[in-house]
Amino acid sequence: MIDLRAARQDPDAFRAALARRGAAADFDALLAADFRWRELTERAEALRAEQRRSSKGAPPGPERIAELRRLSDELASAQVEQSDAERERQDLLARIPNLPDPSAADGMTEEDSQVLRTWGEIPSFAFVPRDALDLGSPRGWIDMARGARLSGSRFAYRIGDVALTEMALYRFVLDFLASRGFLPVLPPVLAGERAMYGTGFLPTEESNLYLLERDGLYLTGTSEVALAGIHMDERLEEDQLPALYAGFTTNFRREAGAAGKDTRGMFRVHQFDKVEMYVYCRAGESREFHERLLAYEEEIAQALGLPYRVMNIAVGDLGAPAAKKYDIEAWFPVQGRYREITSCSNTTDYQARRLNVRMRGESGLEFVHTLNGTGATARALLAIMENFQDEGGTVAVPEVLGRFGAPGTIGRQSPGTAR
RNA sequence: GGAGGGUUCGCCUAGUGGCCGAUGGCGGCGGUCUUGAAAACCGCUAUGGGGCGCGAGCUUCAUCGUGGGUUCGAAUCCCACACCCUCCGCCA
Repeated sequence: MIDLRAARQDPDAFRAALARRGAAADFDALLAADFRWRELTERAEALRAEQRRSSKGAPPGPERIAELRRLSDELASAQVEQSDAERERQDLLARIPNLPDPSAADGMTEEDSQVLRTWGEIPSFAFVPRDALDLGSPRGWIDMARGARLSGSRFAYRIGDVALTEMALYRFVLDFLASRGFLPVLPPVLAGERAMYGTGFLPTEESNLYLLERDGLYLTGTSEVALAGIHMDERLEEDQLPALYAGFTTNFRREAGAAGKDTRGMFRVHQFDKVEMYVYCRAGESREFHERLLAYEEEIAQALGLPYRVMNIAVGDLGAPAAKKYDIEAWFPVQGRYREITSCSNTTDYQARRLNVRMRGESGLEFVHTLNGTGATARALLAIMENFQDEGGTVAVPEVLGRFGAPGTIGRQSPGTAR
C-alpha cells in the first residue's frame, strides 16, 4: 500500500504520479474516505475517553449508571459509523497501486513498453522451424493431449529428455543464484489470505487465483508470495539486510481473462515451475538491486545462448505492487517475435507495508524495500527448443545444463513407455 | 478424525469484572562506582493510529491469539474460530 500519511501531506504529487497509471480518481476517492474516517475517529475517541474516565475508581451509583448507559449507546453508534468509514477507506487503499518510478516507461499498454537493448543473433533456418509442441509432441516429450484429458486445457506433461532438461535448467539457475548470495528455499505453495493481500495479488488478481475453499487457502501463482511472507510481521536487524532468497516452486494460475491467448503448447499453462528471486533491502538500495536482478537474468539468458531484448514496461501495464518492471523477452523463431521469459519488479515498500516487514534504522523502525524477479521457467526451455533445433527435429541443449543432468540433445532417445 | 493442555509487551512469567497498558525476572540501553571491566546499585526499555505543534514534544485511542457477545465498565465472563503442544487413530 502507499504511504497515506505522506499522501495527505503532498496529495498533488501523489495524484500526479498515480495519474500516470490511471489511478488518480481512485486516489481522490481514497483521500475523501480518509478525511471522513479521521473526523469520525476523533468523535468516537473523545466519547471513549470520557467513558474510560468514568469507569475509573469506585463503582458508580444507580443514577450515574443511567447516565453512563446513554454514553455507552452514543459511543456504540459512533463506533459503527467509524468502522464503516474505516472499511471503506481500507477497501480503497487496498486497490491503490504503487507509485510508479519516474524512470518507468510512459503509457497504458503493452505496446508502450520501451526496448532498452537487444542481445544475441536471431537464428536463420534452412528449413521451416518447428515450435516446441511440434518438436516434442509427436514423439511424446511434451504431451498436452493427455494433460487435457487428465486436467483440462492448459496442462502439460513433460517427459523424458524434456523433463530432464527442464529440471537441469532450474538446478542450473538455483546454483547460479546461490553463487551470487541467494539462499535457496523450497517454500509452501498454499498460502492464506493475509499473504495474498500482502503481496498485492488480492484484491485485484482474485479471478486469477485458485482457492481451496474448504481450507481457506490459495494456491500461489509464484513463490514470491511465500518468499515475501517469510518475514511477515518481523522486525529485521539492519545487519540481516540485504536478504536474498531463491525459491523454487510449482505455480498455479487460472489464466482468467487469457481465454484464446497463447492457447497452443505450454507457453501459458495453469501449472508451471519456476525459480524465483526475492530481495529484501534498505529503502535507498532498491533501485540498485533492481538493476542487479535484471543483470542476473541477462547473465542466465546469455549462458543459455538465447537471443533476447530487455523491456522497460509501461506504467499502465505494471502489476499493482510494482513501481517499475523489466521483462526479458527471448526470440521465438516460429512465432517470429520476442516473448517474455523473465520479469523483475521493484515493489519498493508496497509489499513491506502490507506485510508489516520493518527494520530498525537510524530513525527508528522503517519499512524495508522488496523486489522480485524470475530466475527461470519452462519458457526458457521452449525458447531453447525453438532456437537450437535442427532439421531432424532434435535440439542441442546448452552446454551449461549438462552439468546438471540434462542430455546433450533432446530427441535422440525414445521417450519410452509414455509413447 | 478423537481426547486433553496452551496462546499476555524481544524471551520467560503474574494477573478470575473497575485501583491493569498490564506484575516480576532475563535480555537490551543509559548512569553511579572502577585505571578498565565484572559485580552491585539506580533509571529507561512494546507497537500502531488520530489530534495539536515549525520542532523537542504534548494529548488521545487501539492492541493480552482472531472474530463476535454479555456489561455502565472485560486480559479477566460467554460463544465461535485459528494456531501450537501431548496422547490415540489414520496416512505419505
